[in-house]
Amino acid sequence: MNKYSILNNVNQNDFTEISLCLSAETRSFSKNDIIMRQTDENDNVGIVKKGLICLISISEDGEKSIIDYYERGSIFGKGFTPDSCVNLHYIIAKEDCEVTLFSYSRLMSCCSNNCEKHREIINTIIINSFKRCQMHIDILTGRSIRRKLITYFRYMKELKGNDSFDIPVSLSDLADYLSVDRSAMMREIKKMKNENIIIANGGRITFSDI
Amino acid sequence: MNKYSILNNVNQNDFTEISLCLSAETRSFSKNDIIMRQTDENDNVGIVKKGLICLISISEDGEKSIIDYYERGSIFGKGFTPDSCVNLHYIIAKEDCEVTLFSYSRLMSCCSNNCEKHREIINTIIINSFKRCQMHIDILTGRSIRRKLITYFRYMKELKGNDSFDIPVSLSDLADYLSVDRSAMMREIKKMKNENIIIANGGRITFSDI
DNA sequence: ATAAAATAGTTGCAATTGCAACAGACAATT
DNA sequence: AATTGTCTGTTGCAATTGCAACTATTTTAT
Repeated sequence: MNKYSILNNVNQNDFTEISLCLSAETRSFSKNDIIMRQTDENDNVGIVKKGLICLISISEDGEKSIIDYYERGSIFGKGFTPDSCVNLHYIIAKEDCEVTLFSYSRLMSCCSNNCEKHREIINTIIINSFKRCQMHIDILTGRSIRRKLITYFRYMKELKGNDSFDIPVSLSDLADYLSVDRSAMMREIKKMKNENIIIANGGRITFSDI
Repeated sequence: MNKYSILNNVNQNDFTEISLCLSAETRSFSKNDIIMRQTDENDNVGIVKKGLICLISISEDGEKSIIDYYERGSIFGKGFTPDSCVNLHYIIAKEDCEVTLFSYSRLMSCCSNNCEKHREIINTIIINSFKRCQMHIDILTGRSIRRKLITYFRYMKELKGNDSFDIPVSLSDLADYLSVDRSAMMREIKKMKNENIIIANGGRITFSDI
């Protein structure tokens, strides 16, 4: 759970109320299931109740990137996924998951009726998604693998509120999130360990940052 | 003007109405003026009426990146700028500009009063900004300079609705937007010209794409 | 009108990164 | 229990990219 979590920023009663209003449906997915495809006709969005989900992008030369990953409380799906794009996008379950699904357009229009709470929730959702997107840009603009790692680690520190944290995804997937070669990233992590910039045990990182 | 322009997607009367409601103020800036700093106390946002504006980021090792650029109709400022970040952000005028300024929080709360139009406008604004953000990620995840250029050119084609288009910023600034070295980018553009993938005359590009 | 600054374009060389190909550890499947 | 697959960790080598340095051209400022 992190500060971008809807389940953190919206109280449980409001969440239940809006779920009913939107006739939301909770579904389970197994590890490696494709939850959504770009070509899907529906405009579903989902909130992660349990598990880990990734939005991945495949370029025409087959390079995979992770555009974002979603932990408990994150929202994903149509409207939160690039549409006019050059690359193919999929949302896949990295672990067995539980997801609350509902319609994006209903989420966005429901609130024209009468319910002020829903507007607040929509704002929270969109702003949070936007901030996460900007965080990713901040990371990707780093000109070297080391800079990308450091920027990522700084954000993780802030998100988790601690110098020590677990990277939520595998190191392979982290490389795809940073858009760099995995082995080159491992090499850089090793260097940073040797220079005492970080302590790293697999995906457990301690970054004191000067 | 592009498809993300507010001045395209919202009619002039509504825009005037909401401007009054928000006591918006129109100001001019000269080329190279810093329009906003991250450290500014106010929560101003602006809509570009005339000119070109860039959101730039400076990392601790002095690397400059362009996070986004804003042409007529684009919205920028607090709420559309990374806040919790590692890098310093500035909004600067790349040309002499005219900008309509108003408060972000007033924009976001004004509509709790009574006006449904405003709610639509807010949605349009946020969704458009979000889509642009996602476009940038789509570009930055490219693993080579060529892939970044091709992805950027594809988006430009779609945005401008034409195989031929002018890059809105200088080639120097494009390199900063793609987060690559300028001379390396020039080298790659030259190669792509030689391979007849693009026609390039300075910032005028023709990209037929297969 | 002239000087200064910014942009475009180029290139050699060095550093970084990506690629390929491993091995070992761990998890999942049959 | 054995096998398959995924993830971590490593390394040599090649390709790409960044850096520095320079010229030419255009734009801006004095």
